[in-house]
Amino acid sequence: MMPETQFSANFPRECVDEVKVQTQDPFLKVETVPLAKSEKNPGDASEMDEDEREDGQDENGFPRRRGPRRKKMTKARIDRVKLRRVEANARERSRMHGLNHALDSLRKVVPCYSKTQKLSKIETLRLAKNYIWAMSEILSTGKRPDLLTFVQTLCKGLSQPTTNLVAGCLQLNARNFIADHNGEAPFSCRSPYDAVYPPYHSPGTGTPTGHADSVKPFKAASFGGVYESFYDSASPDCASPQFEGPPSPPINFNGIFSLKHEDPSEYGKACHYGMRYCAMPARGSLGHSSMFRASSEIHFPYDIHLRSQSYVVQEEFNMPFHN
DNA sequence: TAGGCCATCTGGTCCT
DNA sequence: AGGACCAGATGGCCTA
Repeated sequence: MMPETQFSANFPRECVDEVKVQTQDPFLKVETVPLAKSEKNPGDASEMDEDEREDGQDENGFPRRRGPRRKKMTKARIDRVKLRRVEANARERSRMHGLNHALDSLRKVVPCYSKTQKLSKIETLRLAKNYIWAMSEILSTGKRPDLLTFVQTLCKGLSQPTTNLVAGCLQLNARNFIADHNGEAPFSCRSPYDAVYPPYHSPGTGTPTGHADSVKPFKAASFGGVYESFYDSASPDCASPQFEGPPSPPINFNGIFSLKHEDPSEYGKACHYGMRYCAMPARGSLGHSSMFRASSEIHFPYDIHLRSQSYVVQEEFNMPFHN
């Protein structure tokens, strides 16, 4: 919803002068910034250009600026400056909308997505960073952290409300989590996976639409099952023979994550991003893991193409985080 | 009511 | 010249 006093992209150009008065009145600044007066306050530009003055001062008595001589502000030029400003505003709005759209996409792929309680921009970025960090740690160490550690990593640097939200999305006992998060009390669950309740029943345990040939259902329907299945396959000593098909992790190596709603046909366009794991030794169990499928033209673990496989499975993985 | 978040406008800078 | 990007300013909305 656009405020009445602001321009829209298709605002009639002949109305610019009138609206300029109604809006935030940027020309008020001009009085304290005399150097840019002719640009910012073209309406006041006198017919006599500063270059035509002979006393070495501008119309305000300031010494005339050096540099290229300013062009005369004719009526046509003034109109053109105004028009360009309006068009620039529209582009800027469009650009910011694009940025917001990208942020919305990011919100959908980080844990804790809620349509009703959106994460703020800054919290979305922080959570995404933590998520990437957590996943990178898992991949680089090959070890599975307990759920609490995982959540704590996700919540580092997040505000208390967002921490609560993430904990809530993870269906943790928020009190236990937050106490421990602050280092004041130990986490008391029997098992970190037991902290998740009620069990998550994946709607995708049947046949994922459009990916039935490449994606197999998770062996467990609960979130713990999803979580564990990920680790079972990612862990060097837990390669499960039960998983022969992808499910792939919620990680896309062509930029780490795939977008849930991104057109799969677009995936190939991003394939030039190869996630480099130079510090990670090649682990056979990872290399033939059901969770990771390297394309034939690449050399695991340095380049992996997973987009089409991670597309659906990541959605399932993240489902418990979302509401 | 203060503070957080957000959308928008704006001018400056850089690049093509 | 014009577009993209950026950061500062401003005002509106919402919530504790």
